Amino acid sequence: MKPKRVTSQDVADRAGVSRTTVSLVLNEVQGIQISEETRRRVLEAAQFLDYVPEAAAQALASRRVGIIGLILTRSPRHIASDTFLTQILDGLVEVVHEQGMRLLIDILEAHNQKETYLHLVRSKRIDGLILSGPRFDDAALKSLETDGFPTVLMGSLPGSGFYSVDVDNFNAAREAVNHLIKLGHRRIACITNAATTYTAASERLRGYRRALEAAGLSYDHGLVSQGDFDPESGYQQMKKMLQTEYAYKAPFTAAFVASDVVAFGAKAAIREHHLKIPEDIALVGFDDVPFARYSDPPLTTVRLPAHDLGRTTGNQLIRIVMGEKIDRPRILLDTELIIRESCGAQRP
Amino acid sequence: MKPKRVTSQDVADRAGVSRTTVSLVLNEVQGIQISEETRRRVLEAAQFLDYVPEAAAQALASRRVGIIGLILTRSPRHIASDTFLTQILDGLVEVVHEQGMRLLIDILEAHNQKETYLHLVRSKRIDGLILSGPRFDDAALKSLETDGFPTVLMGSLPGSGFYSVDVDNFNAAREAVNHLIKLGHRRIACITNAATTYTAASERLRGYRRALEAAGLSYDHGLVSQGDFDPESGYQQMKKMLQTEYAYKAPFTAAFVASDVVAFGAKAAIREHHLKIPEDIALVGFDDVPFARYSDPPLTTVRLPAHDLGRTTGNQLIRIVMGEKIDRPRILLDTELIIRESCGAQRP
DNA sequence: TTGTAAGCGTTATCAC
DNA sequence: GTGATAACGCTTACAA
Repeated sequence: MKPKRVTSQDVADRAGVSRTTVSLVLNEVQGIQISEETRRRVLEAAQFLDYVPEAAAQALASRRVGIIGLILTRSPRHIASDTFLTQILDGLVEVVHEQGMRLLIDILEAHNQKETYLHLVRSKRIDGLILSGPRFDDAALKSLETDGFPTVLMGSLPGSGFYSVDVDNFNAAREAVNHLIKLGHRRIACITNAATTYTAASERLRGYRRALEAAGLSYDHGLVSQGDFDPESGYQQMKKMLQTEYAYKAPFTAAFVASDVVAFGAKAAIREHHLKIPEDIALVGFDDVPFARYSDPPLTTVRLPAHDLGRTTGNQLIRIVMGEKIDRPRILLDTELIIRESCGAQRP
Repeated sequence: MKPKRVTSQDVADRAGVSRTTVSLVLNEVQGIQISEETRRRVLEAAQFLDYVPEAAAQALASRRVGIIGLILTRSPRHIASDTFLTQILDGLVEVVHEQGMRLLIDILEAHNQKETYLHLVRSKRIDGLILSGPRFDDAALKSLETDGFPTVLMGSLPGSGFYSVDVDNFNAAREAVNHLIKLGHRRIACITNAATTYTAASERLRGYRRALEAAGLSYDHGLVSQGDFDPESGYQQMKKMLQTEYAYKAPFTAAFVASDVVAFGAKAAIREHHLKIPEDIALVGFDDVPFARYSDPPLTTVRLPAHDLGRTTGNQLIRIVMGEKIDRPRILLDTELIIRESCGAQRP
């Protein structure tokens, strides 16, 4: 009834060789000479029998499972980052496949601490680990570092000694704000994408400040407020700034919102105040989410290299797993300023 | 130097029992009696040594790997569905964790046919499989069916005998259009979310027709056009209908766009024609993407139970893997009509 | 160049 | 109740 599993022994028998030879041929082991004739016979037998090695046995014997793990921190507020998950996964799976490996994905939940990523490591379920998101359990992280387990951070964790790949949030924000300055704006509001405990948020804010500084513009606390991932936060913060700063002090003529999604909410507030974009307020976002270019007016924003982020992170990890020498332990990926119509033209 | 791996033998030694006993205790094997004293000693030893069983060895011996696979079809046009991937994953990982299992994710690329999901199955890397997306290689599918490999489709593949979990697109669309009809609309345009070769698209269109039918309204070909996942397609199709139907025949007073993202483009076209939503044209979308409620005006739409889709699919698969009896082989999940402001009030 | 044999760390089958 | 002992299917020194 149950068709018995085809093993390497079956292939060996059919090819008239030993299992060793089968293994050597199929794994294309280097530095060993096998006659063309033997190789051909093995390959033929394997193909004929439709032989597929069993992963578990392979893993047990070779001490490598051919799987890398991607750990996501789960936070309902992280809606913004959702937008890129598919693209990131896509890039990641691409490089993983290039190496004949697979991707295991896991989501870390707050109430699920016992099932941490450490278990994946200890049970040898994965050869390497990609940690995405800024917050991790310290003890577990430390143990990873001590063990020297192949790990790459997607994002940044200042002060840690981990390999990491991140987007250059600082320069991206600086460039975006610079764009506004070059257009003639002098008072530029800023809404962050999230609390500045998130490194991405603090880096973007730093870029905003640096751009102002470089242009000799003063930094005004009243012009800066904190978004929180979703449109609602953008709406509230912009409304507040319009009611206070805009109405009673010198009005700002531009705003840098460090997240398209948050910017979408800010826009609603601007609309509500009967102000026009870009005539009254120029707006620049961050992320370049899919609908950014279809909003009214099309949103000038910073494009994130999501796909590349996946590829680069995966590549880096695989090289570490392979024991290769890593030249750049921390990589920052470039972004691109996408100029559309929400900033209008040069101001008088 | 290298701290030797802790094996079950170490635990057995420390507890003064055999490996067999360790295995029995740790796996909580039923139908066997083990003295409380022994159990306690084993547990204590395991905890003391920080013992974690090696997955590969476990898999090899027990014939179960504790991993289920999720296969995504990759299509750049599938931007719309991206929106839900995180939520789906979230639900899926939740149930998978509840069973102490893990999730392996893979993306099927057109040019990567040799690395199909069949390999995952043949190499016994996964215990069960979730196939998401409508298009799969026939031969491979057939072989899955013949082998009786635990498989659940996320979505529908009419005519196949697979277990499946899907959203009730037909009734959702029907309800949405019904809402417009109850508001007094008689001429209602429709833009599909994609080509009707996609089952979701054809089901939604079917719902639209049925609602019309039930209300005694005639189906007008000129009022129906085909979207293609992105805002641009919505923009083009709506523009076309406004130029032809709207201008030269009886204008339609409402539109059902079977995708929020496509609806976003349609809105731009309506705006361009100096028409107002909802005064001139009432609009209802589909999906309830995050920004739907922050658009201007907030979009009435159909909410998809993404998280639940993940949970239900995962649950179904795990039950199959466990060998349980499945009561409902094909599950349709309910949706919810979210009424906001893009449809206005009852018409005269 | 190819074969022999010893693991890899569990689980499962029987005796005791 | 508990413990030897044999799979599980593959890789890899080492031997021939």
